[in-house]
Amino acid sequence: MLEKMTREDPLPCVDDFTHILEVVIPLLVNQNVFYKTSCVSYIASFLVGLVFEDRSHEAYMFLNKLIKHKLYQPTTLMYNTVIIALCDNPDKTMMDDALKLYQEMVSQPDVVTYNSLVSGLCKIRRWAKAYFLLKGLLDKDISPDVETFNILINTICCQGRLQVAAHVIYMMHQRGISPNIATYNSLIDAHCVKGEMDKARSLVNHMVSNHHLAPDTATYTSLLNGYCNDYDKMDEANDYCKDDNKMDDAMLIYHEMNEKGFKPNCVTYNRMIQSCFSAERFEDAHKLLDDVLAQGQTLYTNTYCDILHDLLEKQLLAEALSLYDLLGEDSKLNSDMSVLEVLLDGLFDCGEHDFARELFEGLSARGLKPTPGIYSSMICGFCEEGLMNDAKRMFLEMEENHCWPTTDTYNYLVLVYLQNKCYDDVKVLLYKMKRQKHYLYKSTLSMLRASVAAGSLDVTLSNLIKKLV
DNA sequence: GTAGGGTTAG
Repeated sequence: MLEKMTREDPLPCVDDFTHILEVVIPLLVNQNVFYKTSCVSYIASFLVGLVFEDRSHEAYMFLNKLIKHKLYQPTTLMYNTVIIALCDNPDKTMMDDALKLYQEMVSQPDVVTYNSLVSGLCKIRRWAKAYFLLKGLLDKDISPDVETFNILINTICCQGRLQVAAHVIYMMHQRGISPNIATYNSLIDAHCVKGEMDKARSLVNHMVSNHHLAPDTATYTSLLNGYCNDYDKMDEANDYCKDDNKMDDAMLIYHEMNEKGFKPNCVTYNRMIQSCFSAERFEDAHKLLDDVLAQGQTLYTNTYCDILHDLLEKQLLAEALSLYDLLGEDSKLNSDMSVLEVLLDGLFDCGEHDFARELFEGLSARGLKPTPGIYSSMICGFCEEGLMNDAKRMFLEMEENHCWPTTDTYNYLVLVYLQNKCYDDVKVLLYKMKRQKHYLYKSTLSMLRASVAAGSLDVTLSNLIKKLV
């Protein structure tokens, strides 16, 4: 049987466990010393094999059977193998299995057992239980190691309690345990999230000079996010003049990490590019974008929409269009309806309704079918330019293409038609609304009632209006 | 000698 189990062979399935449990294990247990030793390694490697094949639950079942049938008293190593596997998977039931295993352990849990359980619990945010276990570790006089502290510090940092984290660092120091890069990264990240960039930078310096630890991708990523966040926050604070130095800092970090062979990930690239466009640092934005495209990646749709919206809102038409051209008309991004919607809205905002019309009319040639959102952008755009005939034509085309207007569009049109004294059109709209089971918003309703009261709308419409509430 | 360790942000 032992010979049969080579690394290349797949492990037996659950049904075959019976044979191993009832025949192989008792055989090994009852043999001489040599076989007893191989029994330990047999079970241990069997468990490792199951875990390696992503069959952690089976490993758990197997270990349980060994215990329940009193076939073999598992060692701490065996328990840890299974507990680690169960905790790695941030799944509630698996975590419960791990805890159950721990509670019923017949051997002494060690620091590995505790670290796995605590980190698993922190991942599913069961802080209280994690704390309780950590306390148990100290009570049982098991020495915590760097990893124990890292789990603790990371958890505390995620909650933003940096004072507490500093205290834990002190405790760590008292026990003669040196922080590693993961310890520092947790702290640096937490400061960056809070926008405390000076503190983050001084931690980086401290880490380099006192512990000879070099910043890694995670360190740089935290710094980049921190500077971009900092920059974006200024927008929320409605500062009339944004401080571009923040983006200078971000770009310096970016160059430094590039020199060391690190690259930001997709999320960070997107964020940086958006901040650069927002800071009107177009050269930097394009440099970053080229980098992303060279990696075979592209912008997130949401980021792209935000950038286009921002540029067009600032009337930076040329920049928006050069970005659109760079990504290519046939690209997936430029064929996305939410992108096109933003673009159309922006073009109208910039007074470029001919351009918007051209873009819209080119859609079918590109094999793209306008959505209700696209139509409503066109309709709103035309209305705002006072091009009522174009708006009405667009509305009809929308219906002909079986693209049904939303309640929003209907309400919007009713208001615009009222403002433009197109009373016959209002009447038609109201009938359509009733047929398609749409309703009137409060604001639309009061405008309609006012028009009826003023005599501009037929009193006979009152009944219909009532039904649309 | 045997195990784990570094998350996540659109």
